[in-house]
Amino acid sequence: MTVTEDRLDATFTALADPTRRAMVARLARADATVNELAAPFDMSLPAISKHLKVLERCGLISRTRQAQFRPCHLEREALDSALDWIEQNRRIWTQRFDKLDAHLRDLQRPADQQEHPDTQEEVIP
Amino acid sequence: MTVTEDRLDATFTALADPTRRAMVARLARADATVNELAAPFDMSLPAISKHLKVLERCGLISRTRQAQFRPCHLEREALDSALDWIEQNRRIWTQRFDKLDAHLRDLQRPADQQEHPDTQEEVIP
DNA sequence: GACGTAATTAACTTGACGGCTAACTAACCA
DNA sequence: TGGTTAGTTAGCCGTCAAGTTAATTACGTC
Repeated sequence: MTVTEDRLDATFTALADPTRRAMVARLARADATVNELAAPFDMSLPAISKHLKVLERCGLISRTRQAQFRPCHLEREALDSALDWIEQNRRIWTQRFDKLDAHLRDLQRPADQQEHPDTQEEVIP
Repeated sequence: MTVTEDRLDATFTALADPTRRAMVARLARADATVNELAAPFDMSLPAISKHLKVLERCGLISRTRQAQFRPCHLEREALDSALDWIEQNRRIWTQRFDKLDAHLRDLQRPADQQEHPDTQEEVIP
């Protein structure tokens, strides 16, 4: 639980920076070396290196070694975890209003056709 | 562009904190007042107030006024923006490997059945 | 009007984050 | 061996985020 929590913390923190999001977007299309990733940015290489470390620590990317290059690779799992969290809570939110809608539709029908004509449901969202 | 960027920055930053994620999860189920939201946490009310301000500034929640209470309401849009960003990049990532798979399948077929028997596609992910 | 409750604002401390330069390691090349 | 390219580490600095306590605003009740 807390492990997952901390991982989510780190993942959302990583995604909160526009430089890192651009890196992720770049890596979604193809693996890239550090210098390739750095090219679009007006920023020192050490700064880039730090950003990559942030992405690596939360599992968003992995790095291998090919001669003097360290190609970066986007990993699916961490991205999925973040996606799942948002999706789940959005689903819960949506269901709440689906229920409300159903209730309102229910109220518009004649009483003898209503599914729960007597129950006082808590439907205020 | 930059507006959307900044909004995404703020949204992911908001979601990066476990206290705020818990608040969002709570608000997905039902609207709540500040004190209700504060209850689960061993934290001063001003700290809670600050967290809510962070959630409000990125549009994740809105607050109305009912007598001396300020009920908080989860808004769908900001949540969707974050979801969309991740989904899109995950899709791009996935397509890359789908193409690779298709290419590999293609290679296994006899040459005269292949779709692009001559082209040298760049398929290394 | 006085008091209690809901919530925010103000002022402050602490620690993490994002950037820099300088110095270093690692691999290739000639 | 010496030089070049790729990338990281170390150390510094300014800013901002997250928490605290104390004071303040806003509303309802007696």
